[in-house]
Amino acid sequence: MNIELIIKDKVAEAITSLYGQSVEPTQVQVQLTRSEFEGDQTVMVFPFLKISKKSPEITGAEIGEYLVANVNEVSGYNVVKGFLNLVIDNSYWIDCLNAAITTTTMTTTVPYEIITVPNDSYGFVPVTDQSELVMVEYSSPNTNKPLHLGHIRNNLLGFSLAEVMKANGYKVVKTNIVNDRGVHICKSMVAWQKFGNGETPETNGKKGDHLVGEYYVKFNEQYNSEIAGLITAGRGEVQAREEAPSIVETREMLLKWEANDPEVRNLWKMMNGWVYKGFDETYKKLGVDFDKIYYESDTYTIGRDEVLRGVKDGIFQQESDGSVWANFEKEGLDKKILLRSDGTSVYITQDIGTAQLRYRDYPIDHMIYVVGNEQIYHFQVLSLLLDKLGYKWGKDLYHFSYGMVELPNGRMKSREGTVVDADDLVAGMIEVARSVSMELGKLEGYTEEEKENIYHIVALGALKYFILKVDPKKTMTFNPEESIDFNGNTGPFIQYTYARIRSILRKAKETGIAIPGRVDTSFLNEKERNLLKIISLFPEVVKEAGKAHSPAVVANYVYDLVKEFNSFYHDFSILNEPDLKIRDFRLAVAQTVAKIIKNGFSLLGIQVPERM
RNA sequence: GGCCCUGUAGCUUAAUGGAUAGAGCAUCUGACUACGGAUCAGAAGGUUGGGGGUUCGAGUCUCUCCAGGGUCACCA
Repeated sequence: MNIELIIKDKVAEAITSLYGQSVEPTQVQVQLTRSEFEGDQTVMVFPFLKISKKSPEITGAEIGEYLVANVNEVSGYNVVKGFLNLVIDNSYWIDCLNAAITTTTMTTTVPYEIITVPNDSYGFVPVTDQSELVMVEYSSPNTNKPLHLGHIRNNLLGFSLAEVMKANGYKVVKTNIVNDRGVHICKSMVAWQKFGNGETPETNGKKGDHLVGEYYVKFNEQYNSEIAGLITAGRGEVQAREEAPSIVETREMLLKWEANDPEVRNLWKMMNGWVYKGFDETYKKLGVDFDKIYYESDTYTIGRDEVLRGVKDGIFQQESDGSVWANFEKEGLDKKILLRSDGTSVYITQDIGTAQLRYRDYPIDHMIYVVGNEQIYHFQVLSLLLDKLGYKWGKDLYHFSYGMVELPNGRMKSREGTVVDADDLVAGMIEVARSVSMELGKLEGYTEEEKENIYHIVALGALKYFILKVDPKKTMTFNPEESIDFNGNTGPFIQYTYARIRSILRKAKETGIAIPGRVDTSFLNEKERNLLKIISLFPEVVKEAGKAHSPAVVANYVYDLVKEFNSFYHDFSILNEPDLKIRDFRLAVAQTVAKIIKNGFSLLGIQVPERM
């Protein structure tokens, strides 16, 4: 049982026994004792002064006496101001370490020839038939341009969040809604027809999503020059935007598309096919995946039907021009358009259809949308819309919103060409990993394939860790150079620590030293004690990350652990330690730290290398 | 303008309402016949944007002002 819960329980018991008034264990505030004070766990006594009617010092001492006398795990106490610091018995910390490194099925009793039985699920709650199902939607790209840095934050957060929820005992379905239809797609199609000369990814070797993206850019160039021409010819800007031939053509194409025109549909299928192939490559490189993909082209009609049902039921209003609106002025929001006057769907319409289809496909208990914070308003509206349409889950949808990614020199702007392409970025990171590795010459003797694999692991580790360690809701600055720094609070630094520990363990094995699966010693110095405290925290950290929906909690924890371990590791010569009990204890600690790094990084979707 | 989010060291950032605001980068000082130095030990660097309030206690909650960003489309 977790030490914090034990203390809360027992403090409540102590107060009842000492002062005759009952207190809920949840009202007891417990935290880790700061390192400059003696003790391991600290209880706040301020809230109980009204009950005890005594000074903080006396109240703390009385509770402390009671705990030492009645709780096995508590071996001592001291009171500083209103803080009751409790000393936890070494046996508790040793038990924590054993829980992390062994399974209970261990049978051997020989202390120094034990085969390691790793507890790979340390900190993770198992998924059972009774587990609730969480659907996590993330990525959700448009098929008119390739993925960029913003999408990377989305994909990494979405994937990691799904892993964190799994570790918290939820069944998880990762899903992606591909915005494969609409005006923007038609723009690329129009441009390709006009300028393409029939080129395809097969004929020119370009990645499909990039090729389509180029035509989207070409469309905008053409469109803008047409607008400029019309303005020169004396039209107003608004009128020019409406009347430019390209946009007229695009609107016609969208109508044809919705009318299932075979020629338009074939073009659409072909170009989207290119894009999907390109996206798959990028997803694979990033190491993210999905259990179920929905396409807007399959869901928008369902959404439209739902909106029309809403009109029939009097929930929404249809204007004389045919457009349909929802009025949320009562809820403090604006009027929102649901269908255009020509009957076509807008963005939010398909979200209604997608939601309905998903709840039909899966017994969803919780729905999480990983979408940027510029769409907070959109999801408020969606929640209300679904609620009005009578879906009880409408109110419960959770919009996991995250901030934008900026560059050191400012925001990414497609107009200014400062967008960082996802594929270029990953390729660049791999290049840096390669050159740094070659300079250090640590990978000599490995095949080219092994080396490439390590460069990829390190490059992605750098990128992912840099992005995931930051609080998701904050706008973050991505510095490509700093992210791949191999020192400090970075992914590669943590990966390096893992590789070093694996190296120790390999060496131990080579020299015939068995790594203990279970330790039994009361020897603990301050550093070891600190490390064990951090190790014992991991399950709580995973739980907190699930509750806070934040991979950053895990990332920052792993870094703390690694920092503490490096200090420990540097001071002790583990394999040369003459006292076998101490040596084995330290080996067990090293092994456990490696395991937590591995488990923690798996929650972030980051791989750890055996060597680097 | 209405609503929402953010503001912490030169830079990137951490901190369930708790003790002296914690790291990394950069800067400076030390430690390499090294279980992997891609390391470690240490120094310096802060009025947590400003001001009021609640509280035994505020970076955190509240009000207000300032700065930055988002959003309020028959775009997605």
